[in-house]
Amino acid sequence: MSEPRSPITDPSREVTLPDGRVVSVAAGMSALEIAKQHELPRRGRAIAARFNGRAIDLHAALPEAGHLSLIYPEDPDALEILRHSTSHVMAQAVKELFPDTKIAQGPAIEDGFYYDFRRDEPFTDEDLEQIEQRMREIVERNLQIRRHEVAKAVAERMFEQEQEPYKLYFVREKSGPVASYYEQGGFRDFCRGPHVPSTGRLGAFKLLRTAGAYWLGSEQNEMLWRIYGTAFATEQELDAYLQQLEEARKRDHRRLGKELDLFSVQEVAGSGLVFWHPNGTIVRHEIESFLREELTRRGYVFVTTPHIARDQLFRVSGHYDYYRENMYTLRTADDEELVLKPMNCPGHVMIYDAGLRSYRDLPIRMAEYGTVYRYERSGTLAGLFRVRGFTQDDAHIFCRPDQIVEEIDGCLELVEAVFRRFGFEDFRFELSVRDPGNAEKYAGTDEEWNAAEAALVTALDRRHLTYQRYEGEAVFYGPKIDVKVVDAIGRPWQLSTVQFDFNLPRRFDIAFVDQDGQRKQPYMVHRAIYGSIERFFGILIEHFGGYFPVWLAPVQARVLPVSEKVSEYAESVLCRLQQAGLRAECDRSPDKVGAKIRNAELAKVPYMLVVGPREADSDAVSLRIHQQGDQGSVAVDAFIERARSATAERRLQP
RNA sequence: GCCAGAGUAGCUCAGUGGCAGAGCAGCUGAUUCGUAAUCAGCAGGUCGCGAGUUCGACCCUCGCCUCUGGCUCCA
Repeated sequence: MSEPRSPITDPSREVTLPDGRVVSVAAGMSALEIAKQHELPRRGRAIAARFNGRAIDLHAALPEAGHLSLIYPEDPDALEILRHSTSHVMAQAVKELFPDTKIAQGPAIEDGFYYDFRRDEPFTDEDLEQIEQRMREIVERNLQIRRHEVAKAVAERMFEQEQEPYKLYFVREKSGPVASYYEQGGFRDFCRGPHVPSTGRLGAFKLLRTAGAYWLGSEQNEMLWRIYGTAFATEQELDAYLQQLEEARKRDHRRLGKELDLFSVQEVAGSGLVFWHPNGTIVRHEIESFLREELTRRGYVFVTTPHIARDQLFRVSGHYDYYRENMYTLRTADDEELVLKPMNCPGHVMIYDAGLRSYRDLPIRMAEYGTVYRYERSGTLAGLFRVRGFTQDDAHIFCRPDQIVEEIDGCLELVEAVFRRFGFEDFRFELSVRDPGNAEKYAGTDEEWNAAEAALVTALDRRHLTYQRYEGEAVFYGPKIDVKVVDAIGRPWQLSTVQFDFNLPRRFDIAFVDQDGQRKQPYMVHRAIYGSIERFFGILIEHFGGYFPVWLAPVQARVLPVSEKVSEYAESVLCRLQQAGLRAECDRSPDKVGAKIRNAELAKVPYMLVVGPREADSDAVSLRIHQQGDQGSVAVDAFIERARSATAERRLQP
């Protein structure tokens, strides 16, 4: 019988280097030592190593044979390490400046890092500056960051002595028999790592804001103070990120919504309820008309359902039990309870069920711009992105089992066709399927789920779409595909969703009569393209930065007379534009052209038509396009043709 | 809901325990002008709402409303 291999009996191991060399190294040698010995290129710049696919410290000894490579600051997975280490430096700075502070946790997150602290006073902006300053000093000190591994009990004693109750909690809850902690200049943090080898390797960082955060994210727990920051490999990347934040701020739909007079939210009326001004309403109508045309072309039918209904409807659907906290209810004079609809699905099922359906009637693609009201907690409301009253471009497809692939395919085709028209090119598809280990929590039979999941996959494959698959992420009533769309400044937004629903057909016991005369249950697919019109409108404002394409622009053209001497001609041009169906207006102010142009540019009007005596003599306009400038003289009819086609074809460019 | 910050003219924002301020927008007048701001004058306010402290509160205290950023993405 052979002994299990141990470092003593097996003092060396084979390691494959990035250049393909296979070398034998002594047990206990660290990644950095191996890199030095075998003269790996740029080893001085490396911040960590990757061993058998896992990121490890440069000082970590290799536990077994395998593949070793170095991680450089510019590598994609370096960012997480840089940010995590920067968060430790921030915690050290806070402990140095405010020794009574207790540290909780400080991970790297999507675009930066945070650290949660407990202390009596909140952090002020001045504190933040001071902390950042101290962090730079710690970087300057270039402290060694070292990993230590100790028995769990030792770690517990250590954090107990340091009076760090949150760290103690993590050691107790999360540590195996061996706990790892990191130490730099006397600052210790229970942490998995990996980290950069010394604080001097950090530098391009900035603290961004403070926030309250519940301990472990639970409202039952005390609130800690969180500091958010971000870090990058280089100052240039940090600057670029900060500039991107600035760009996003300039495009903020709340700001542009006010500047362009698109919508408002009124304090007296209540929060989360949107008032659409004339300009915003034009854009909204155009967005809706466009999709309505696309749906009509694809065989959808339109319905309209009531905003309120007896509680009974939502008891049958199950919403009354599962969705109650979000529902508004009303009580009538004769003590009847009515519910303000939070979803359109039950209404559509009502219409489906209003008659006997034959297999020949299917599929039925039933669409509605359905306005729903949902109570959302005040703290979650945000501009148009999260509101309490909103309109869904909702549709439900009722179909036979043999039609599901075709229907899903149709939904995916529609998604791309619609968003490409707005200039979105980058889509991310996410497939959520059930957790096979937890079958009892789902509505619907195995057979139904298998067919539905297969249909989603088949449709995705047929359209050659790449997608992420999420096991166990499906909601209880059916599998789904969510679609994220990336906007002009690279931000992904979850918009469309295509979901099977095995719950409602059963609850309402809807059916169709099949070829064989049997009553059978149809498949029901819930799908939305824009999702919420309000939210999508907000996204569009930010996507275009307020510069709507001609077909969406509230005012498409503004006539700018050079002086009152040509006001008669200006009015005649305006009249012809309006007769041609264009949304146009005339600047009748006594301003000079320069001012008129400036005002039109600020109002983001796509076409500016400067008219003076020269144009009046030649039945022309001098065309200026926003953000582009003077385009020269154009005959009025030619301009009208151009503007009409840009509108009719829904072109992105004026 | 909870934490922090904020709320002053239509908009963007100064300001102080003792008469409320600017720029832009608006109105009036002059200017009639060629591709991102013509000049002058006038008007504009329950300083988010409600209490309290004070001789006196926009300012200090408390409550409420609204907005903004957040509220477990490996210890």
